[in-house]
Amino acid sequence: MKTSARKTRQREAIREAFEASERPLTIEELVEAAGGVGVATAYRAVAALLEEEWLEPVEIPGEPARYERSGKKHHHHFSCERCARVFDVSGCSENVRKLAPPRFRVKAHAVTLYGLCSACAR
Amino acid sequence: MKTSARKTRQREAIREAFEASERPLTIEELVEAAGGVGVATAYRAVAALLEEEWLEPVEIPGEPARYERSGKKHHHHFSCERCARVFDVSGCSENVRKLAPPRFRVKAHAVTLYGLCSACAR
DNA sequence: CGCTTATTGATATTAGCGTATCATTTGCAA
DNA sequence: TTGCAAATGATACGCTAATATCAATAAGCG
Repeated sequence: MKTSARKTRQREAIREAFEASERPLTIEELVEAAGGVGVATAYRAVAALLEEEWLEPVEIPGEPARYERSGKKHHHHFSCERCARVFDVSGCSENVRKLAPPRFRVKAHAVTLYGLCSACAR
Repeated sequence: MKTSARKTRQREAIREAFEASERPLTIEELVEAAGGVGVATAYRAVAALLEEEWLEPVEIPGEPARYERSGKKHHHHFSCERCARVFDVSGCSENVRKLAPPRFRVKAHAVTLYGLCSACAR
C-alpha cells in the first residue's frame, strides 16, 4: 500500500499563506503568516511543496531561504535593506544571458535589486 | 601611539594570490592559493583588505563568501554548478535598475548567471 | 466508533561559516 | 642583538539555518 498524504489544518494554513502572499516568505514569516504552526511542520510542508513543484526557492545571499508559488511569469527580486522583506519585480532584460563568455553554458540567471521599498523609501 | 601594520610573508602571499587570480576566491581557495596560511590569518587579512577597500565581497546564495580586487569595471558573476568556481562576466544591461516598481529606490543590483563554465561544458 | 498510522511540535542535534582565544613566532626599531 | 608588540595558527567557541528525534495528537478508513 502507498502512504497517502493527510489533509491537516496546518498544511491548509501554509498553502493559504503562500497564496495570500504576493511576496516570497521565509520559514519564519511563514510560521507567522500561517498562525502558529511549528517550525518543524513548516520546514516539512515546504519541503513537500518544493518536491511537487508547487513552490520555488528564492535565495538572497546572507539571508534565510524564501519560497513562493511556482509557475509565475519570469521575474526577479528586490530586497529591502530596511524592512528586510523581499518583493517580486516583474520583467527582465532577457539579454543578461548574453553576458556570459564564449563556451559558457548559461542554464539560469538571477537578478537581485537592493535598496529601499516604497514603504521604507520616504 | 598608533599601531603599525607589519609586512609578513603571509600577507604578501595573500595579496599576490588575489592579484594573480582573475576570479573571486573563497577563504578556502585563498588558503590554498596563498600556499598554506592559517585560516584565521586568511580571515583577518581579508577583513583588513575589505576595510581598506582593496577587496570587495562577492556573495552567491548558499555558498561561502568570495572576495576580489575592488575597483574593477562594473561586472557580474557566473557560478559553475560543476566545478563550483565563480567567474567574472563583463558588462551589464544597466537598465535592470528600471525593473523596480515605482517609488522603490534601487541602490545596488547583482546579476548572477548559473550553468557550466567553458572547461566543464564539454 | 475505534484503530492504525501519518502528522505535529518541542527540542536536541547537526552543519557550515566565521570569530575569539592564547601560546608561540616574528617583524622591526632602538 | 635585544625586546616587545604585532602577527600567526591550531583550535575552541558562537551563531544561524535546517534536520532528526520521539512522545503526543489526530486524520480518515472500515
